[in-house]
Amino acid sequence: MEPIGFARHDHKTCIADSLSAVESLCARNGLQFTPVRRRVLELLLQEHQALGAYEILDRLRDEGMGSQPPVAYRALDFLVKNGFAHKIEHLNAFTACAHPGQTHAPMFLICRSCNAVAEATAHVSTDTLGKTAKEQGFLIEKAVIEAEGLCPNCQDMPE
Amino acid sequence: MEPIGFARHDHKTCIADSLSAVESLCARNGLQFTPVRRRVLELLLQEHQALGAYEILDRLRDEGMGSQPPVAYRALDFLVKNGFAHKIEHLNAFTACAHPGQTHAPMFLICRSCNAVAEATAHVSTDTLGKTAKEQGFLIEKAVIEAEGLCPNCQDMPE
DNA sequence: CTCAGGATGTAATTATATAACATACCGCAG
DNA sequence: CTGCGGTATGTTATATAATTACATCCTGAG
Repeated sequence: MEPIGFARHDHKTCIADSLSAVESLCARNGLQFTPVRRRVLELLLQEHQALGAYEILDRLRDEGMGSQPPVAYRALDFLVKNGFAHKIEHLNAFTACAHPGQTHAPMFLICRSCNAVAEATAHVSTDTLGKTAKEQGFLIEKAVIEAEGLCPNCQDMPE
Repeated sequence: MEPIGFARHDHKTCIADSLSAVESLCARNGLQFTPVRRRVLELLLQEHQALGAYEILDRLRDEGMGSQPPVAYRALDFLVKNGFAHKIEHLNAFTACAHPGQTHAPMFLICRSCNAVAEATAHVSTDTLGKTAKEQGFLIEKAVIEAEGLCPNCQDMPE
């Protein structure tokens, strides 16, 4: 469960692998991996970058797959609910999950210059968040952990 | 710099203390703590709970202090920029800062039942977030750390 | 067949946030 | 005191994000 990070990698394979993983997960769990849902996931996988619901909707419309907001939001809800994608709250945008099928507390590093998004796994229970929650008797159900800044590639740029 | 948390405390004093702290900080730093800005901070302090921009705007309007969105957003921007308040991204809402004046990476525990919000200080650099960023050469400029769940008081409730 | 559930199509609306421009206030240089 | 520059506020309009509500379609169990 390595973070994909900002390193180069074989992106074709990366997309294909994720898709087939999700496909078999759906089959196993009786979930319908319909054309719209599949296409939205493909769009998210194509860039390691967050896409807004309306950007996705625009592309769907171009391809004749539905033109109203609920089409995009429903597909995104499906993907998020089942752990195939995540919402980046700070951007009101969505990104494909790097580790579909594995329950995990995701954590994101978001480059404000190139908009790349890297996903890694947080250790909620041992981090300050978990410790504080424990101290206070707070029961964590969901954690949002997002960092904005500059990725290695963009730190070198003049601007 | 203790988290205020979900414990009982003397809320009158808590409000007054925060207000006077912000007041003197503004004086010292040449910032204008105008009536609207002060009132918005008071509204946020009144509840240890996040308020949406439009809820704040409604109250301002009731009090005759401006009725258009920019009035609320500008005051909130001022408070957030100077560290007197924070935005809870997960809720698109705002809350008063528990430690005004001290630079810190805030962390929030949000009760989904009673909507109380507790603020604590994260140790970004030593948590998984900071470690991962370091490993990947990512430069963190801002971190959003928010946990949603049930506060001690609400865990006992049947529903 | 038929009907119950899930999925999609579509129109309208609500919620959140910003852009753009006009006006008012305030300290200070002349 | 006057006029100027900067900051804050007022106001209109608009952009962006998300949801509600309802109609339609498809599929599989009875």
